[in-house]
Amino acid sequence: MKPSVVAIEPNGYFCSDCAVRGSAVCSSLDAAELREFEHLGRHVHFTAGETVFSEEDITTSFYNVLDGVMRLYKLLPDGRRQIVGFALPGDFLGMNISGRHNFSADAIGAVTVCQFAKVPFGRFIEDRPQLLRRINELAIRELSQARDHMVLLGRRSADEKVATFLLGWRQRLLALRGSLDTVPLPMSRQDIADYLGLTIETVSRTFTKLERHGAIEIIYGGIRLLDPARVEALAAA
Amino acid sequence: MKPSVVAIEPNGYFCSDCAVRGSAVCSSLDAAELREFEHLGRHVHFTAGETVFSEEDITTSFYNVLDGVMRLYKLLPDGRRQIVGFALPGDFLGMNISGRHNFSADAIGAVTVCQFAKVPFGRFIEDRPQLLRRINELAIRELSQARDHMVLLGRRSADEKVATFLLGWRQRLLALRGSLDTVPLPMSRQDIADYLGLTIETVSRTFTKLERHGAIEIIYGGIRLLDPARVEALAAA
DNA sequence: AAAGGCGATTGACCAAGATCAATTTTGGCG
DNA sequence: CGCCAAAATTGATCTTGGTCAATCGCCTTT
Repeated sequence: MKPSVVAIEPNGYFCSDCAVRGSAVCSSLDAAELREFEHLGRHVHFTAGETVFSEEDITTSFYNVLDGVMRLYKLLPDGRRQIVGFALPGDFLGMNISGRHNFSADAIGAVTVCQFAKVPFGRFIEDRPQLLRRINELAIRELSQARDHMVLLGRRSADEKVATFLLGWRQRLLALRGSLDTVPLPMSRQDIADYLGLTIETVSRTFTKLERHGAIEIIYGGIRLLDPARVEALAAA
Repeated sequence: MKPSVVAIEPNGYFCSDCAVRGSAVCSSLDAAELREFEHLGRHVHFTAGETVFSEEDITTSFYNVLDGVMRLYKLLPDGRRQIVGFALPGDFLGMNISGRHNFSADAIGAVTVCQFAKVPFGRFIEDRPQLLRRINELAIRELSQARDHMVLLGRRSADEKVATFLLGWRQRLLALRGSLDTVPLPMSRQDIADYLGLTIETVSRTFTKLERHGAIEIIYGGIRLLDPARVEALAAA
C-alpha cells in the first residue's frame, strides 16, 4: 500500500544480461551506449500491494519493469477505480508532459523495476535520437492499445469483455514466456472488474458461466483455456 | 462517405502564415526548417461526411488538421462504433507502428488538412530530433487523454459522461478560439453517443434533463452553458 | 409556401449488469 | 490441524440505460 522501505541493489548487474534487454526501451542502444546506460538505472524491488508511484505525484523517475506485474489505475474522487492497464516485464512507465504521473501504479505480487532518475535519463536521451525513437514507438503502441480498450469499455458486453481480456492477457504472456498450458491471473477479481468496467460479481459470474460451458477451467491463481475457439467466438461477437 | 475527388491547392501558402503554426507539430521548427518543411505538405479539403482514412488502410500520409472537426473511430465487425476522439485544428494524425492506421477518420463538416507523404516526412524527421520530440509530446498527451477517456467509459454514469463531455469540449474550443458564448456541437447526437459509450436516446434524454434543470440551453447546432457550476458538479460526482 | 426527410426527442417497456446480502472457498498462521 | 480473514462465488432483487416505436421539429428542396 504505502511505499515502504525497498531494497536497492548495488550496481552489480549488467544491462547486457537483462531479462528484458530485447524488448525494453534499451533495445535501441548498442553495446557501448549500454555500458554508459548501465549507470543510470538501479534495480528496485517492491512487494505485493506496494505503490510504485501515485497519480499527481511529481515525476522524478522512469521505470522499466523487469519482473512481476503491476496495475496501472486512476481513481475518481469517490473511490471508483479504473485500471488503465497491467504492466509486464519490458513495459516502460513514467512518460508524461505535465511533469506529473497521470495514473498510479501498484505492484501485484513481487515486482522488480529498473528505475531511472528523470534528469540524467533526460540528458542521456538528449543526443540519442534512437532512444527517443524507441520511446516514441512504445508510446504509440500504448496509444493503439488504449484505443482498443476504449472500444472494449464503451461498446462490448460483459461476456465479450471477459473473453477478450482472457485472450489478450494470454497473448501477452505467450509473447513474453512462450507457450502456456494454464493462464496465470495474478490480479484479483476486483482488479479484473476495474479493468473491464464491470463489478466483481459480474466477472465472477462470467467466469463461472464460461466454466459451465466447458470453455475454461478455473484453477487456483488462474484459468485453463479448454476451448479457445469458443472463447474467441465470444470475444468477437 | 466515400473518399470522392478532393481539391488540392497549389503550394501557394506559407507555413509561417499557418493558422495552427503555434500549436501543431511544426511549432518545433525554426524559420529555415519551416521553409523546407513547406514543400512537404499540401492542403487538402474534405467535405462533410468524407472519410480521410480508414482503419487498416496502409498508412501513406500523415495529417495535420488545419480547419474543421473530424471524428476518429473504430468499428466492431457487427457495426458497433466507438469514437475514440474528435480531432480539431492542430491535431496530428497518422502515427502508428504497424504501418496501418488503427482507426478511421471522417470529416464532420468541411475540413482542411495539411497532408504529408509518409516517406519524405519520415526522412525530414530523421535528422531533426526537435520534431521527433514534438511528435512524442503529442503522442504522450493523447495517451493521457485516452486514459482519462477510459475512466469515463468504464466508470462514469450517463449523466457524468454527458456533463464531462460538454465541459471538455468547451475547454478544447476555448483553448482554440478564446471565449465562447455558446458551445457549438458540430457532431451529431449519434457521434456523441458513440464517443461516450451510450445510445443516442440516452444522450438526448440527458441533454433534455440538463435543460429542464436550467443547466444548459439546447440551441441549433450546439448548446449554451447557462450554469457551468451545476454541470461541473454533475461531471465531478 | 408546401412537402419531404432526417435527425432529435419522447414514451413505454425490457434486460444487462449493479447492488445487496449471504455463503463458500481458500490460504495464512498459530 | 483447525481457525480466522480475505477473496470469491452465488442468489435475490433493483436500477440504469438500452430497445422499440412513434412523433416532432427544423431545414432543405422544389
